[in-house]
Amino acid sequence: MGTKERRDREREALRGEILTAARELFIAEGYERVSMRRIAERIEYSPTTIYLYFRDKSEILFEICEQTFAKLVRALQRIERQELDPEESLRQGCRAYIRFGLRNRHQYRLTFMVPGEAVVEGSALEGENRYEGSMGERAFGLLVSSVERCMLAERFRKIDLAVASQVMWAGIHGVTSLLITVGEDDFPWVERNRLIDETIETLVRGLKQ
Amino acid sequence: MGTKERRDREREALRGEILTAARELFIAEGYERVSMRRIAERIEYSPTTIYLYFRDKSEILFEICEQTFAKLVRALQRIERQELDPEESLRQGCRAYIRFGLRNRHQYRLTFMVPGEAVVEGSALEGENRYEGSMGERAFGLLVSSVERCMLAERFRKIDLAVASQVMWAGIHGVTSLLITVGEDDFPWVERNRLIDETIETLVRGLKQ
DNA sequence: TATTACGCTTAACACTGTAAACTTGTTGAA
DNA sequence: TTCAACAAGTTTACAGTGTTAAGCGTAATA
Repeated sequence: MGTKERRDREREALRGEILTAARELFIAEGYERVSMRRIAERIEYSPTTIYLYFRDKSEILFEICEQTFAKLVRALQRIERQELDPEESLRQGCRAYIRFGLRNRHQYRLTFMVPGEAVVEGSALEGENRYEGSMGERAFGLLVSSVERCMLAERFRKIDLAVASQVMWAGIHGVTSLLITVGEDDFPWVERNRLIDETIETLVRGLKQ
Repeated sequence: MGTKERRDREREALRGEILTAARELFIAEGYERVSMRRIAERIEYSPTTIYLYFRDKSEILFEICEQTFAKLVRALQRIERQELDPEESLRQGCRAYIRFGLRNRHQYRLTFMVPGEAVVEGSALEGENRYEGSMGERAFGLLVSSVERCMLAERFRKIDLAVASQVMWAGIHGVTSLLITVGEDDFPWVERNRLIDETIETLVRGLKQ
């Protein structure tokens, strides 16, 4: 009979439409400034229809961020597969991470620059450990193994793997988030790529010897 | 006659009350979650009274942040006055900065982790370059001169002063902001002080040679 | 004492996210 | 063919937001 199948497809289709509409709006104007009513208007449904597909606003956001971070994971995996010199591989991974953050500033901001409670507060995702099993976790996992390869090749000084990875993350997150937050008009930045390269260079050198 | 003087004093007093009430609430619950009505309730005035003293909500925030960052500036000046070894002085300044950010997480977040437009959007401060002449600028200035002293003492490799300072800032901002955003429940952090020290160490080493 | 100015409040506007109740259309069984 | 069940979507409503405009009472001035 297949009527159930057709209905499921239709359901999935509308769900997808909501996600696309929301993503476009979020990217253009940022999560906080986009209302459920605006999303609904764009897909030509009533606002409450969205609640038949998502528990609340933050669930839409979460799903969009997961989709986006899946792209970062793929980019990092591509670099891993090239089997470059471990140090060079780490550098390239870092560059990819930063580039990713700057290209997807809204998603990056909402995943790593807003305290969990602030987005999720009172929402259905509350207390739900948004990290475990997420694309963010997988991306960090790839960073860890890249650092590990540097350590196995004896390129880095004797330092705990977890510590080194977290230092590395802090560093690249630092440039990324600062460049997202503080505009060129507000601060006399040096040339962007120079800052990025020199940050990566400093971090790698700092772990060396 | 002095009635004008008395009235000015009273005005200043109420303005101060608003600031204190707002600060306490912001620190306890975060800017976005505190409403003008709640601030008003606390000082036992009607919500609209606040608008006779501040242009809008974001102006209250701005003033509180300035007051807070003034404390950071003082802390950094205290370190500068100790005339330690330049490298050690830089390390201590970084530690002070990170500690400050973690102690004043809300103010730190709103100054450096939220894109200008997001807080200021449509507000009176729009397009008003919140950085120039701010306490944030002065704090960064102190970081620059600390890095400069390291370079004059020939401790650092040949690198542009602005670049080195911005790399340094990115690094310490990275730990600070990550620790603010990503809670211990969401991510398997290593021991906090170890991460902080090792980040500073890595950055300083990375600029050396 | 009459008038002006100040300080504050009330009422209202245009929004927000979301829950409950209701309508409509479709499906499968009696 | 009739009827009940179910699904999908809409209407209405609630409790809240930042902010503006108009009004009111009191205190200072002429």
